Amino acid sequence: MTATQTPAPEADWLRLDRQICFSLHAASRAFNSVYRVILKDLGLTYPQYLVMLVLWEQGDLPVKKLGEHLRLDSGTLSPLVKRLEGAGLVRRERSAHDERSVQVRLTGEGAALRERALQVPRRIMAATGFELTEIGELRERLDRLTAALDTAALEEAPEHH
Amino acid sequence: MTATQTPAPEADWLRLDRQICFSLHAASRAFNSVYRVILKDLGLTYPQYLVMLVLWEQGDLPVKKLGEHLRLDSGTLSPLVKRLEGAGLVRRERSAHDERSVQVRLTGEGAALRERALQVPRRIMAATGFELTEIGELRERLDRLTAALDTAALEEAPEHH
DNA sequence: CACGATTAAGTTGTGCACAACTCAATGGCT
DNA sequence: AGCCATTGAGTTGTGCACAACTTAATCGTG
Repeated sequence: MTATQTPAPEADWLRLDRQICFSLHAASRAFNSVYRVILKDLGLTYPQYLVMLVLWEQGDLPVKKLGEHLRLDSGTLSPLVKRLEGAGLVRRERSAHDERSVQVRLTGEGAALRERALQVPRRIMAATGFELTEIGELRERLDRLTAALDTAALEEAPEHH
Repeated sequence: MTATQTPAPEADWLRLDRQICFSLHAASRAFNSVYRVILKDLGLTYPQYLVMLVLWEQGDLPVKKLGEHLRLDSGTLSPLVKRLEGAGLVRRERSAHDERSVQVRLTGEGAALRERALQVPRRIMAATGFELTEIGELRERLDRLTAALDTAALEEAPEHH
């Protein structure tokens, strides 16, 4: 192309980029898809399951805290939590001492669902066919990637604080 | 952790599941977010960029083939390609010898955009801070994961053709 | 106390993913 | 040829992600 000799160095990078983009994108969707099937029994979507996992682990939380745990903003969480409320799994109550804040509380039904959810991880593990250690390594890499991307995102968008 | 006595084995699995789910989910979104910023210059979304990468690499393709490369169905691709057409990057033409099929063709503008896209991968690499080899390893694991999940998905949904 | 800035939640609008569906073109089979 | 199953694209409806915005409560500082 434009280069002197070099066959097409930048073009190779594009090709590589396609492969990386695609791998992560596809893995995310494949994971999502397996969860979708398994979670259908519980009547939950994958993001709803994530919210429930946090609530089961941390107890009742305001929407803000939920968002911090999941890195999601109110634009995503508000309608999602509303659907969970519609399903009878949580209630939403404005906090007494701060009327801006809304507490998300597990209902009895929501808490009980945890028992049925206990079987989910085993089924997912079986679906991946991965060993525990391998999953751990993958997770470590992904977390490092996310951390790196997060700092990079801040630098790209020059709105410093 | 869950040694000989195993205090609450299933609950630990739930906790682990939350970590894995979350890692992949978060990594995918973080990646998406960095691409969003970088691709804004090109006027492309992340999935639109994936489509363009395939077209630049493979040349004009029918929607069906595009979908096979990207594992996306017409429900996702039809409106996406229509938006690319609206942006003047591709044209859609019904195939002459099979009126069902629609060829997606790069316009001059669409082909030209590739030149500007050549800088994207370098910026992404810089954002991740990963070495090439490390990215390769990550990609290998993700692809294996996706493959395992895909077969598992078929077994879960017992619709054997 | 007052007033401007900040904060939490929610709303609106756009785009993606996917299931379930429609519709027209094609191909196979008798 | 005639009929029907299959195929490719598109549509509809639901839910998620996120940017940009609104609204109301709270906080900080003079």
